[in-house]
Amino acid sequence: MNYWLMKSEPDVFGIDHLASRSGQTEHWDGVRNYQARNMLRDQMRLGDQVFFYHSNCKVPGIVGIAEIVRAGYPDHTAWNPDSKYYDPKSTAEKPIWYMVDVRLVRKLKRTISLEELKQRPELAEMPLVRRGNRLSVMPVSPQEWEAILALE
DNA sequence: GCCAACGTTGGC
DNA sequence: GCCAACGTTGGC
Repeated sequence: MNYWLMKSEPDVFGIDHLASRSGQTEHWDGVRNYQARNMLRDQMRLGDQVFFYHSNCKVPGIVGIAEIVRAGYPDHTAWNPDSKYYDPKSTAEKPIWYMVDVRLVRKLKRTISLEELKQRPELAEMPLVRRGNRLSVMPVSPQEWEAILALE
């Protein structure tokens, strides 16, 4: 099993949106970065665990845990001209972009803030805390996963 | 709202 | 293939 961290803006799609979805499950669409795409498409497996991270908000940080319930498949929002994620270069025959389905496992008891994560020496290698990082999907090592959960 | 950092685009 | 211009991300 792998561990991941996925960023989302709470104003757009936050942990409470996921919680209110049918089956507390939703597709993770709109990833339009090749490095992140490769992870969605090639590496995420059923049952992988995900930290749900809120970005671009008052207190950025990890707010919950989700689980991959469907491995990578083509992101159909790329084919919809009305979608803000529309990409005419992607077709059903040759999809460029991929998504996964995630189900909420639980919300954390509290937000583990980015500020707090930055203070932990054992988390210093995470792309998340490194300057200028913009990856919206990133791997988390088992050690980092445990260290973060211990902060809760 | 600002702006640094980064990825992508496109002219050459 | 280089690289300047541009758009986006996301912390602050």
